[in-house]
Amino acid sequence: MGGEVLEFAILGLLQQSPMHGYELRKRLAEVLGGLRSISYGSLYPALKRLHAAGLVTTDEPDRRAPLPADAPPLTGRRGKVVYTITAEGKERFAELVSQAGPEAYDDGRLFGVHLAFFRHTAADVRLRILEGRRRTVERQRDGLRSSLARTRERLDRYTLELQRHGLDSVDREVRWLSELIDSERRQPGPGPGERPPPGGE
Amino acid sequence: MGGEVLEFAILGLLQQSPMHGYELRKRLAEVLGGLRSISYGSLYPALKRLHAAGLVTTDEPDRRAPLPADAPPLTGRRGKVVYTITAEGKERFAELVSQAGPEAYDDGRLFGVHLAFFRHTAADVRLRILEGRRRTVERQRDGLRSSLARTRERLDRYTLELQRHGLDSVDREVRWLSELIDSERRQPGPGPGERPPPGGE
DNA sequence: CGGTCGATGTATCGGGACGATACATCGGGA
DNA sequence: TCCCGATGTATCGTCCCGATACATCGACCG
Repeated sequence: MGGEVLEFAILGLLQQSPMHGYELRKRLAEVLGGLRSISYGSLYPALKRLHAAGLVTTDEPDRRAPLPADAPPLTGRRGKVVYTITAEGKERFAELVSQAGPEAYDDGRLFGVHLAFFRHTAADVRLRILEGRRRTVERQRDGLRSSLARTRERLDRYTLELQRHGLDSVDREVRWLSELIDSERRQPGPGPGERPPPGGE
Repeated sequence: MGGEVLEFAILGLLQQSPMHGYELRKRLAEVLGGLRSISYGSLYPALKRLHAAGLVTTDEPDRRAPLPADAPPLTGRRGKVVYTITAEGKERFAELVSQAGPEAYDDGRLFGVHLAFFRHTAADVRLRILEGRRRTVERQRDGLRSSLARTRERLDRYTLELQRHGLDSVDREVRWLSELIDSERRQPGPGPGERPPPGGE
């Protein structure tokens, strides 16, 4: 069940408007946090899975023409394919967006997608996800801290620096989450269905 | 050519002393930065590749010999496989450790392994890797920054926060690298061959 | 003495991700 | 006109990971 991250993100983007793969990929890069852009080798298979599962449809009905063995150069038209979310897709997305347990925040990438689509998430679920994520990351930080304490004598300065930097990053993440939580408590964002994106498309 | 990270790290650890897989995995987790522990589903295939390439050997030559019941089954030894680096393995490791170009620092994971084995790296190569890494990360930061500036109006507060946090992390990494560089320039660590690990086993 | 529990330990499998690569169209500037 | 860079779809080989299975061992407990 590993590969839900990409599917989730795709459904979220298609929720906003139909798109073709190329644009999907660019938007994905924004949504997934700026670094880590998704490769086409992941994207197209994911779209294929979603299509097979009936969660998205494409225009372009019959591209798989039965080409003969000694076919002509096949310089046939390879057109744009626009993907649109289906009713089942929206259903599935609503289901994913309403998850508030560990499956929503234990995996950092999955948490990132949840965060990216918080606009579609109920305010109380948002808070539970943020707090759950903070607990998870705090546990990571503690593990890292004690591991660093244990190995402090055994490792050379460079490895130690690497660990220290990692610990610092995790620590910063906890603080970042705390700020998000505070801000969310002070003034919850608009709930699902109350407001589309600020500027519009 | 993707999977050199793991091979590199394994060779580096086996350089210090022979080990079996289980311990290799624990050490790998330290070396790879604390988070991101390597799974056995990656480790054993990697060891198999290294073995096939002649870079490591195993004791335990014929484990698949049908033990007769009368043979006293050397208690405690049954099943463990100790991996030892070969001469070719050491050669390959020396080759990897002396790389100072983009292949050493463009990929963050590969850079991490280089850093973890800086003990075996010449002082000038160390500096070049650190500076190269800093340039790479600075470029990432700038890309992220301008992307954030471009999308500031279009995205909702949560996605923006995610991007801001990511940018902050990258920015911190640049500063961390700068500190490493300064420290390295002030007082270079011992060069290769000058010093084994500080505490020993 | 037996039981079982957690640490140690080796190994594989299915499925997903990724980098590389190929193929294809199109607007615009030299 | 011609090529170049952006847009665009798609696959292949290789690797990685989570899950799983299996096995041995020392220790603690009844």
